[in-house]
Amino acid sequence: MGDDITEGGLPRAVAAAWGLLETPQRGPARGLDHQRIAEAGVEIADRDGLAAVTMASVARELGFTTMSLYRYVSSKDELLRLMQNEAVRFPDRPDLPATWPEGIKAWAEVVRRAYQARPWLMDLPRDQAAVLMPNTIHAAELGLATMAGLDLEENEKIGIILLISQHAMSLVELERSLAVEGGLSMTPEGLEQLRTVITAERFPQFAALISASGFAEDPGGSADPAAKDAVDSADVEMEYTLGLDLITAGVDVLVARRAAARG
Amino acid sequence: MGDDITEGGLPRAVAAAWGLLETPQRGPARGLDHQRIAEAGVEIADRDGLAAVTMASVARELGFTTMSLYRYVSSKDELLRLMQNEAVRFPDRPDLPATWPEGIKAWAEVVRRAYQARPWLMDLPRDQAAVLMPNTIHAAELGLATMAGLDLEENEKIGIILLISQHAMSLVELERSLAVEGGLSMTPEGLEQLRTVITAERFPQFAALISASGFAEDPGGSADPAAKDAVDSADVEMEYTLGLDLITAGVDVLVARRAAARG
DNA sequence: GTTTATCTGTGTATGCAATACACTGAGTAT
DNA sequence: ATACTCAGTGTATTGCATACACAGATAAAC
Repeated sequence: MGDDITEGGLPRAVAAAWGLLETPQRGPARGLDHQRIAEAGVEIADRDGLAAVTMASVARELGFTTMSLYRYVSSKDELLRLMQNEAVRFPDRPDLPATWPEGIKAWAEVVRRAYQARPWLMDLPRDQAAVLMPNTIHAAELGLATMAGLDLEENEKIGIILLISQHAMSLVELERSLAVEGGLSMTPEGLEQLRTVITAERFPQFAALISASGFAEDPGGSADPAAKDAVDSADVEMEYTLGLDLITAGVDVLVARRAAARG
Repeated sequence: MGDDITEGGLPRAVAAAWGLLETPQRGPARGLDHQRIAEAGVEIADRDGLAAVTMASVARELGFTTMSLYRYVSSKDELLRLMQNEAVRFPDRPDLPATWPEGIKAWAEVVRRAYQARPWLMDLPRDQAAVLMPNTIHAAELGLATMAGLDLEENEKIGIILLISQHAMSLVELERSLAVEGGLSMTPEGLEQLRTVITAERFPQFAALISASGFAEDPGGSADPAAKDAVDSADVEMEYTLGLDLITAGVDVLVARRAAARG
């Protein structure tokens, strides 16, 4: 029936995205294709959020009935996978610096912007097939290209790509938490309540953090909410840059160690 | 009504987990509490998977009716948040080495094992409130403690914690992809199909990877499936260690640079 | 001690979303 | 021509979250 895996062993969404699914020959011409369906889904998610993406809404967007979509995708899950691939499309030739580490940092920035532009990407079910999708491969390819000059194993480079993209995503996630009301940016009362339970005795390390940052500044203090938000935002930026710097510095150390070992 | 946010401005799950929700005084005694509900949910997720966690199944597990849960949690989402907190419980005193970088690596290992033990944690909706939950704070506290000797800003340490835990999670995720049929471990036919589209011309960097690793070794080659799986597994282990090493090396560089600057 | 407001647990009902199934008519291969 | 097959549709089912209103219990107010 609506099996999720091709006879070839590939997840259906992967095969579809690569154009590996043979199209039927006998019947009437098809009115849709995977591409248009994925685009419609992305459009709805961009406009109204991921929750608004239903089989019915996507079909309506395309002027077809709900069930017609099942001629193309075997489940909503497959639709979401196709949307993911569609949504992470990189510029074909993004003009990244060819030098290390500028190249990889620029690459990271593109990844980061992709998540910023479509936060719903982070709400998609974690997909074991995502790494095989065309645009994921393409993005990785571009990242690898910025490391062409580095004397590392290929799978080490892959590891670095993975680490960096993961980092970019998690910082966008954090950024978003700060922006949402009820997330980390809460009312003074909320902070006050937390301070009663996150005490210096129970969390000694955190005590330092609390006094160092504006995490729970004196209640009724002089800082207005706008200023607090600005601080938070700068913090995220700092964390992002820090992580990137740590990773690239680590890579430099690794490369140098290898070179020294080789003599 | 079923608002997700307390009057105090805290997400309800956060307030509940910290015991900040005042319990009603008037009526009959309550038969349940947040703790037991969260535990029941975790038990079901462990046993039958996250999809099996429904308001009905959790209630049944506790011997109550579905609707009774709504006296304690305002939505399923809140239940999931409580489950997350319950599931990431660290040992109270995990006996981590007090030295750098052994301490943080041991900490990372604990985080990693937590995800390995409960893969469904990675399928939970990304939660902006997770960072405020008691057990998250506790885990971070322990991580920070391993860095007590490092001369870094507190929020820099937080950034490192974030980076490392994220890394651990993503590698468990990758590990899981390899294990699942239809994920990355596919049939020879699947690999063969992919090789027809991931060509050296379109993806020059990947070409090197393909020849270097067993990603798409000669079809009908000598390697049996078991051997291939072993390679994949070792690869993940390598990626995990690599990422950790990169980060710690980067931190060392940062610390050294600071020390030098201070003279 | 009675009264009253409040709270618990429950049963019922609603609405939404995914999706199985069977049908109609269109088009292609033989 | 004819038979096979496939596209798009309508209908029906199912699972699940959750709104709502009720009955009995209980602590606070008088």
